[in-house]
Amino acid sequence: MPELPEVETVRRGLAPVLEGRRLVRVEARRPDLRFPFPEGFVQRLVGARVVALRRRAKYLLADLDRGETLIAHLGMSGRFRIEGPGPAAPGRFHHNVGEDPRHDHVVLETETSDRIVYHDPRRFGFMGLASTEDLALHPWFAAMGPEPLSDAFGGARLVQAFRDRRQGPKTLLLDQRTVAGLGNIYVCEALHEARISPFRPAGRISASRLDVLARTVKAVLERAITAGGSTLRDFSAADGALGYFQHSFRAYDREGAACVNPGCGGTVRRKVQAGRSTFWCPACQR
DNA sequence: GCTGTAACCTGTCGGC
DNA sequence: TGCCGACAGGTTACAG
Repeated sequence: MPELPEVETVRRGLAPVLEGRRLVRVEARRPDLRFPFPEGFVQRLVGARVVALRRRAKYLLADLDRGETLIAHLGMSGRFRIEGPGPAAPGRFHHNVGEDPRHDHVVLETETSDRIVYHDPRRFGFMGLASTEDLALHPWFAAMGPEPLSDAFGGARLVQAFRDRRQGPKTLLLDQRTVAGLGNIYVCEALHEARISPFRPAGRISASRLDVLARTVKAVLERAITAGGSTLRDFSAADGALGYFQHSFRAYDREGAACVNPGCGGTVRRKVQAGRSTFWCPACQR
């Protein structure tokens, strides 16, 4: 899926066409995505005005003027596409080349005739509606860790979360309870840049190295957001623009390539860890 | 707790 | 060209 930088890129693309706008027509073309749509999904959205479009971890949150929030998660292959009201409106796409319309599952139409289309071939994404006031108590968020780019996340948080844990930092950073929003790419990247082995028992990594790791996580995410996220197979911003952070990968998807850490000279390797591909350099990641 | 595995679903790519 | 297996940015459940 899009990880945090990709979701943030999508949020920034959708905000101008959603914030302050009323939804005049909503279409759910099937009864479910990964989970069934909530009871009365379409009716609860039609007529509501979007007050703000926020992001929490990898979730998009559209606060409505009725006290509810539309929650959207893109799963692995979800994307939003904006179709403007006029033909060939600048920066707006009526069709993305090669996109199968059978995978257009949800359409939100605003009072200004912008159509926001949710497209998701694999349907690992999901949507829900919940009380805005109690959002933090919702099961999807209740156990979630801090935002990695917030002051609540730093070395101290990692020291606390890793204490006495024998699992590797890779697994623990992917656990959204530790810190929320990281996925496979950016965890591999941050560990590589911080020169920490994905396999080292987390409880045995010094506090000073965890401080470096936390700062590296923030730096990697910020660079990726600036680059507009990473475009692999099926991610693009809502306006169809492609991210280009994938050109900056240091470890992810670079099996067999030379390690780029200064003075290393090692080779990036790939290993399946907890069912996910881990890319790391055995020479310099300790 | 921890680990590994599988499931959800579709598309793509490489090998033969 | 066609078939088959491996793999993909996530999350969740389950068995041991």
